[in-house]
Amino acid sequence: MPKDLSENANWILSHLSTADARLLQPRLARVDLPLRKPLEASGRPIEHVYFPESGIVSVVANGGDKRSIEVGLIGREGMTGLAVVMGTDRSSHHSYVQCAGSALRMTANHLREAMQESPPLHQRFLLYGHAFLMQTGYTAVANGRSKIEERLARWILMAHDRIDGDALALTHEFLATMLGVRRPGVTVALNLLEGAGVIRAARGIITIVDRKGLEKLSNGAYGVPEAEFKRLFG
Amino acid sequence: MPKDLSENANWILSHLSTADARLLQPRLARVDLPLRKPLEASGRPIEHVYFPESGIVSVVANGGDKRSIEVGLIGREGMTGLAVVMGTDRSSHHSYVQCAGSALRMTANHLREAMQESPPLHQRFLLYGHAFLMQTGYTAVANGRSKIEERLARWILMAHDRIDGDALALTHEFLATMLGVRRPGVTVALNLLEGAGVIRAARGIITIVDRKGLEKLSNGAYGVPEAEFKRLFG
DNA sequence: GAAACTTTGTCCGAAACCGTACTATAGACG
DNA sequence: CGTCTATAGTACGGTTTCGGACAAAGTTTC
Repeated sequence: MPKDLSENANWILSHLSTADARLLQPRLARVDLPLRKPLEASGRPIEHVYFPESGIVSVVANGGDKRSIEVGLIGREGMTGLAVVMGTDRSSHHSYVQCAGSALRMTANHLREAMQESPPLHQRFLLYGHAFLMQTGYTAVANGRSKIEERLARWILMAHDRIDGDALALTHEFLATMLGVRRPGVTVALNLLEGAGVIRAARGIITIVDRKGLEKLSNGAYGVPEAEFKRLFG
Repeated sequence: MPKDLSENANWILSHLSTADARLLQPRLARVDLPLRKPLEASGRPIEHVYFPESGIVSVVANGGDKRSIEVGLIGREGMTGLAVVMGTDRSSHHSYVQCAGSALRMTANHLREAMQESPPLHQRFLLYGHAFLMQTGYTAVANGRSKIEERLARWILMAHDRIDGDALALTHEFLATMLGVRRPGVTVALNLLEGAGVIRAARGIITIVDRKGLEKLSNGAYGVPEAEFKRLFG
């Protein structure tokens, strides 16, 4: 369906060998990613894997009652369905669309066939899997060691990396769920960041004004896995 | 060096096909895992991968100053060096021995050769990688949502899964570093667990008395990735 | 324009945890 | 046996976050 993968907005798809591109292209279909659409459900077989062209997907670990919390973000730099890449059909994480956009997708079975046919392709997906594992590890660090405003700064920066422009459409409630904190806690932290002049906040919209400043305010919570990603993918 | 992999204490090595076992066996050497020995360093190429037969390895994300925190535990159920399995030569995590023991190890290069020669072997390592990713995700959940005594209960249970017997040789200081909390916080939490009758604590030694009780006190922080592991490896 | 709804701002007391410092105890070692 | 050292227990004030409630402001609907 999609024309030329080498010019696709998704970073994994855009740097494939011509052979691998030919392998995937006929199996890929472009779909919308409407807000809150679930892409994977904990414990259920994964039907499709998605390569976002725009928008952001949240990966959430379901810790029972009200204990779920985000463990990773996926945008146009990556793909969903890592469990399939790792050789199983499901994971104990949920994935759903956090910021609307679009993606190319294929069935999990087609992905399995393609990986079997092309080890270099599998290798490329695995390399992204490594990057995602690093991201998850540093989410654990941030959750254990950083204050709300620092974690918020980290989240906003990670989201900023994955969108066009500087505006994020998000409510405090949503962010509170992602970070696993109280909603008023997010309100206060956002006001603090706005007071520092690094973002502007309107109803339902956060605008990044000063990226460097945000990084400073994240106090080290942002950066390590991003550097690792750059090392791996250039 | 090791005699018969099918009877090895390491769960990954003990269930290989005879072909895969033959492939690995000549490259494996048994080594001690002395307390605090570093097995991987952040940003440095991984030289050896280790398949623990006993003992526990901590994987730690290095969040700068005093911000490092444990993101995962590896024992006889798994292996170190996942970055190599994923196709790169290093990670931004540290790994070091938390409880002394022994392991079979091989060079990263030999591992790469073996994986190239036997896709099913690679597949098996990847499946463990998936399990480890789940573990890391739930570490992020625990760090964000659980109280110290709940995280401590989780840690003790995870360690208990990986040792023989019921005694752990650990100081409060060590546990505090792993969990990323104050040392007196660990003291208080341990006393709470001992008061509940689920452990006994002596100087430098924690003994598990009531596993079921510990699981209850972990308040949901323990169990999900362990169930996923059982599903994958039976 | 009024009503209904969503989102955001603010407040309260309480709980969890921190940083730091100091004391107590058990084991190692001379 | 007494000293030294690592480990563990305790205390105190201060910070962060919580849970819950409520009010203010923007948006949609009728």
